[in-house]
Amino acid sequence: MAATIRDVARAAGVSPSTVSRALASSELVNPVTRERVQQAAVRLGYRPNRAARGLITGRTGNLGLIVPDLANPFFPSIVKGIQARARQLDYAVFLADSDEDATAEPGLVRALAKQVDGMVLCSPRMSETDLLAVSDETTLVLVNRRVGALPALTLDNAGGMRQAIAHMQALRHVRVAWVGGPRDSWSNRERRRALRAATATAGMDLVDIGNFAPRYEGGVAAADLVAAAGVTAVIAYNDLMALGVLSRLRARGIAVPDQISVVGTDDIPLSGMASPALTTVALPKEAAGRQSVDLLMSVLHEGDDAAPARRELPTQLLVRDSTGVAPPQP
Amino acid sequence: MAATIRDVARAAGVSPSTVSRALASSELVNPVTRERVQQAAVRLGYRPNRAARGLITGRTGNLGLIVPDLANPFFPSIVKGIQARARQLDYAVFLADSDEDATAEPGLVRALAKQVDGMVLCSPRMSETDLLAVSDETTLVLVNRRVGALPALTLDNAGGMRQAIAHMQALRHVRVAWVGGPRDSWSNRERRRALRAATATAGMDLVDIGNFAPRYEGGVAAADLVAAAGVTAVIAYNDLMALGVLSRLRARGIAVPDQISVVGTDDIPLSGMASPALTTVALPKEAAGRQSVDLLMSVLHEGDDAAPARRELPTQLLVRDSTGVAPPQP
DNA sequence: CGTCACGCTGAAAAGGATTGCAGAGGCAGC
DNA sequence: GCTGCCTCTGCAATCCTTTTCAGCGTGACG
Repeated sequence: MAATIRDVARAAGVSPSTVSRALASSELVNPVTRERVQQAAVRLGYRPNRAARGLITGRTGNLGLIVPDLANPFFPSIVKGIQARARQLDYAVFLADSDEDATAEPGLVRALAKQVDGMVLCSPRMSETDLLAVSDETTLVLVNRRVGALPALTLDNAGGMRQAIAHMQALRHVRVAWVGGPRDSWSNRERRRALRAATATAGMDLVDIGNFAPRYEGGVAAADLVAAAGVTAVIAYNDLMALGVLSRLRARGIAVPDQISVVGTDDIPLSGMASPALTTVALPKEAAGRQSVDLLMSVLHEGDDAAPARRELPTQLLVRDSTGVAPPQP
Repeated sequence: MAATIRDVARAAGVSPSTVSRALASSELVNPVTRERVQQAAVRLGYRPNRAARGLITGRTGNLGLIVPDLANPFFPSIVKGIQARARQLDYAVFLADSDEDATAEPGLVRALAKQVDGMVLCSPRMSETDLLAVSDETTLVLVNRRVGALPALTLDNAGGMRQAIAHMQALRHVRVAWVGGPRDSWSNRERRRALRAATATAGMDLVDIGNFAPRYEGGVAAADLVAAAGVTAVIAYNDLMALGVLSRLRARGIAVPDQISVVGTDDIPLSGMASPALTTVALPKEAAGRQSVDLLMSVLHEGDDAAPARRELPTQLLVRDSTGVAPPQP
């Protein structure tokens, strides 16, 4: 059906090898011939079969991407960034959504491994063991997680939490609740740890409400526990949960931020639209996507003899309307 | 590096052909041999190279997916559905986000065409000409659009609009505004047309506010025009826009639904979280994703001699808190 | 005049898998 | 014992592209 390199060769009156060289624009071919070949190629609408090329070059021109849940607005932003950068570099992107099922992820990696030059794993829930096991099936780059010596692009979770706590302290909050996300999530542990340290330094109390699903419903479920915890402020693992908390507190007639201040993490698009608009630790999501691709490329080109590829992006507290001065304590 | 069919053949003491047959579980191979081959395959962790297979079978086991904007929560839901169904069928999914750039889409299709068995185009903004032009590069299925005789999975836009208007009528609204999305969007035209017909039948006035970006900001921009249009209700092209309208009306102190009722379309996850919770025409997004894959498969298997593959999914008005009885008119 | 270098092109192999065809061996029937 | 059939397996071709290697013709130089 579609034109192959042979068709072009025939049309241009040369051999397939010459076509290949002419289109790779290597200087090994006579300019006149090259011109003729190129014209024949466009005339026939020839596009090289990347699979066949990959077979011999070993490079597919594809990359894989695994996210736990595309319905969480955090991920589409990252995917967009990855997608955009990959397109610039003429890479195509395989996307897989594991639906928050950690046990499915190794299978997804393996299924894609042969068809890609490398993969970006976004906050995989996979165990470290599984992760290291699949890491030699293909080149991996981790986003928002750090395991062993694997290349990783992280976000400054700790810095974000410190900013949030500094903000709380400035607003004279003393007792703060933490609404955790999935227990086995790396960034969840990271944020919790940073929060522990920051509150201790600031002489504040941190009340750990527990772990909840990283979704709106999880926040709703946590809200009543927050209300009962005797805190004047709450920090949630992510914005979806913070919005859930917000909604439930409102439903119960608890004023935000007058009675309780709420802080999220991620800065998903909805956060600014909520009322009150959510104060949140903004993560550079699209940038993270783009840079994870760049990181992957650098690992791919340098080989594995280079230093462990790591990059960390800064985070920034975005103060909006859901935080305010702590109410006077009884 | 990774095991090839030759390695398995050597390990099992047979020829590559036999390995191929044994793993395809064709009945042409001796059960004893098959067992031996299969064991060797798992022992070596053999996974066939799909690219190489595709080269000879002509089927890649991949499918392509193009969406205009992953940041619009409407699309991740569809992608999830497609993704899930594709995985069940052992297909891998290429994802491309055109970033609302219609002129980029033909290029994306062509870039992917050789690597996939077929593609799902989600509400492409591409012109009909371009669409028909690329339609013979690979098998296409359109989602939420209908062009020529191309296979298409649509949602009952008209039915949804009729339900919305019936709802408005029951609430004694007489004058309704329409906040349109992209002018060149098929579903936008479709909804507008249905709305025209339905309001005419119901003896209601329809005020066309104009076309806006299908995003939150678009709704914000439209809201003041809505407020000035002397209507008691407004229907927006999608939920994001409806939420933008909601937010701006609230900011201006216009009560929803007491003074103006607001209806969206899509039923994105946020809609239920807004306050007031948004009344909306719910579209079966994940189902649409799944069924678009099924449709693609049926086209792929039946060849193109069959009847034009079409399917339409029902929509359902979801009444929540943003609609109410029309205020008494002065 | 022979040799060499050089610039360009083509033949052929390689990459991994599938599949039509043929052959090998076993067994039954005559 | 020979023939024929049947079951299973291997050979070889094929898909499309890249890349190595060799060859061809020409001009220069010894």
